[in-house]
Amino acid sequence: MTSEQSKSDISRARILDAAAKMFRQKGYAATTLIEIARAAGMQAGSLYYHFGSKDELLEEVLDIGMRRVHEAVEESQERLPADSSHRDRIRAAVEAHLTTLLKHDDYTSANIRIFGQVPEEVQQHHIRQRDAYAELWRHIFTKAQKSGALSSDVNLGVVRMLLMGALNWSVEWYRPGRTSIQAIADHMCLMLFNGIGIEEPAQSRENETVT
Amino acid sequence: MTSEQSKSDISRARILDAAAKMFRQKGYAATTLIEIARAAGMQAGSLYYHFGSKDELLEEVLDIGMRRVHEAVEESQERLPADSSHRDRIRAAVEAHLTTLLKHDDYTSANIRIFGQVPEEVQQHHIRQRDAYAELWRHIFTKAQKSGALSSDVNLGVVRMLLMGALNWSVEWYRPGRTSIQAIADHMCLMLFNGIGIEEPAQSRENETVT
DNA sequence: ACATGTTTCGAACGTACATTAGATTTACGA
DNA sequence: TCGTAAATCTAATGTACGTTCGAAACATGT
Repeated sequence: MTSEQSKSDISRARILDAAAKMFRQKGYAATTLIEIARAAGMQAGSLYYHFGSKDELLEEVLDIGMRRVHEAVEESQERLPADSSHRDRIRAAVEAHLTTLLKHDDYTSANIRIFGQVPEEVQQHHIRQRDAYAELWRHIFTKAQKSGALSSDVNLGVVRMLLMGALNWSVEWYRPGRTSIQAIADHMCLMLFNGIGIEEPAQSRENETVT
Repeated sequence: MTSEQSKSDISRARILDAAAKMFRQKGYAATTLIEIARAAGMQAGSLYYHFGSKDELLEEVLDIGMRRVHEAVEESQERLPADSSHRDRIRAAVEAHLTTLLKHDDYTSANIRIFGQVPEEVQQHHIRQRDAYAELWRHIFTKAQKSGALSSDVNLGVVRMLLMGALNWSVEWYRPGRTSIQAIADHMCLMLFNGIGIEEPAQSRENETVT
């Protein structure tokens, strides 16, 4: 164990990378240890030197994914000037979340894509972690609303879930090269803060026929 | 075959219902034919009287799910008065999509949840159908933008994907009883058209007491 | 060069699953 | 009541997969 990175650490990382990538692509159940091992350059049996089971490997992938996006958003807030506006804070959080999701990070996108279909027992082990991340967002939004930057009539919980959905769903359609991540974040913030509807001054009521 | 519904049809429907429900819950690969059969009140082998393979069963579930939401949104548009505003048209589409997703329909939510992790060959068979649905939305949005109801500066494609994401993600968090489907649709439309940011005319900086 | 610990291999095991096919039961018209 | 077709059952088959374990290969300090 001379170098900083032992051989074991390197292999472990390769296995995790491969697992995250394939879990994201095909889901957990459909991904075989044989595939993961091949992608990591070894035999299936060798995985057990590093991980106790397929489930354990899954749990580590999920954990890393959630930790990364959590840390990214947290740091985005800490990096802001202390007197930043609430809009800027939310914008920074949106950018951090989206960038983590779409830039290299198979771990976070794997977590988002497969979590709902993972064995229930595994889900239980990660609920606390997910709640903590949700709490981070709740905090940002609540502060913004209390200070008057966000409308006080809206159900912030619903807004937050809609926002997270809009962002998370990007893993299903985003492909590098077409639209930039920044452009997506900008559109999201524009919608969130201002909407994209045009007020028609002549016909100021938009509420005939409510069905 | 006396009645309108032959026994075969009834069994077939029960199998499909069970399959949609479990695919939605656990994903495709993790769902076994034994479970589906049990939920449908029969033995695994009996499924093959109705379906040629597990894949074939999957494809029918996916097809039904997409067809239902497509028809729902289409009918929502046809039901509107001919002179309806573009906002009302979009609002009706949002409500139709969301209601289909969250009200009883395991087929549509199964489609949305598992499509990205289904065997690639199966995906190919449904791309056309998905494109057709996307086209329906694109049409609604394009008309609205051209007529001036939506800002002309925005990338409508991005907005549409963000919107679909916000709606689709609701299958991951919505639980009947808490927030009504209508409330979710209302919040979505509010965000889309007006946003929830507050303009602060007097004090254009909204940055006291941060942290 | 040797010895010891680390990492990977390779083959084998057990199991769970999709699928098949013949036997059995059910429904129903004659 | 009987006969036939529809629908389901039951048991068997093959296979793919997660997992195990002892042997082999590799690395490293002495």
